[in-house]
Amino acid sequence: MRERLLSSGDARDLAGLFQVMADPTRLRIISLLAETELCVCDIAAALEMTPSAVSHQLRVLRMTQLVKFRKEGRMAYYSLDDDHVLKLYTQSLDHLGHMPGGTIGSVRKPGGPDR
Amino acid sequence: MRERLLSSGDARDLAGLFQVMADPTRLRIISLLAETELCVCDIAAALEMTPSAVSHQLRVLRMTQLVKFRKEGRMAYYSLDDDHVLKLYTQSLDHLGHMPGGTIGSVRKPGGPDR
DNA sequence: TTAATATATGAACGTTCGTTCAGCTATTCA
DNA sequence: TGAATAGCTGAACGAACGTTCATATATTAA
Repeated sequence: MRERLLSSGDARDLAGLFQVMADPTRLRIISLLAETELCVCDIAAALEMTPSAVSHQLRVLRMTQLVKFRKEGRMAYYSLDDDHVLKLYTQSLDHLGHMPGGTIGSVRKPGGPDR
Repeated sequence: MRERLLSSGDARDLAGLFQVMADPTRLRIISLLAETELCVCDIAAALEMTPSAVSHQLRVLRMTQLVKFRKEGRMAYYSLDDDHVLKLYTQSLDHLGHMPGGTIGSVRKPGGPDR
């Protein structure tokens, strides 16, 4: 147990990482890019969203170095930047799987830990 | 690579988990509880925050089953609920360590991946 | 019972966030 | 050149979030 109280700065940085992951659209994009490299229009089509909305989210993922991209003609192909992202993503999926009935963010069973 | 496009529901649930982790105060609380069980007032003192503010955040962590607590007299002792939380936390710390200069959420080096 | 302590809770304020909409740049094809 | 395509960006609106403040509950001590 080597952990100690996080400094305010480190806590802010770490919160920034989780904040980027804390959006359904961005998580679905990551789930797509976990399989293969994709262009914006394919992602937009898969998510049934406008290319604009997807592009905004890709910008966030790009700025925080969770995804990288390469340009080929007028297309931009996106992929995960490194496998830390993938690890964090798959680990969180495991966590969700261990939650009884998927209790996070949705309706919880009565008589739970609160109240 | 067994991952596929996340459903809207799963993405929402997963985003909920990350959202809970995406707050500096809650992360600092987790960093404290990674060491030992603590009461609200000790956490408040360690973070130099009001017990009220801490209690609000503990409620969020409690509702999402990231921490558990036991009551002893008028004190409430909190601890991490299971080690999935700790794993996710330590893994994210690793990720931050691998970022050049802690680029997430803070000032980034010029000429980076954006723009 | 009264006072003090430890924690929990509800309302509200200011801030942050994700989407939509409109407009922009860059590239390709005729 | 002009039109069409792929993607990017800024403004703005509504929703969600974290803190503060005041108050409420529960436990202990006098």
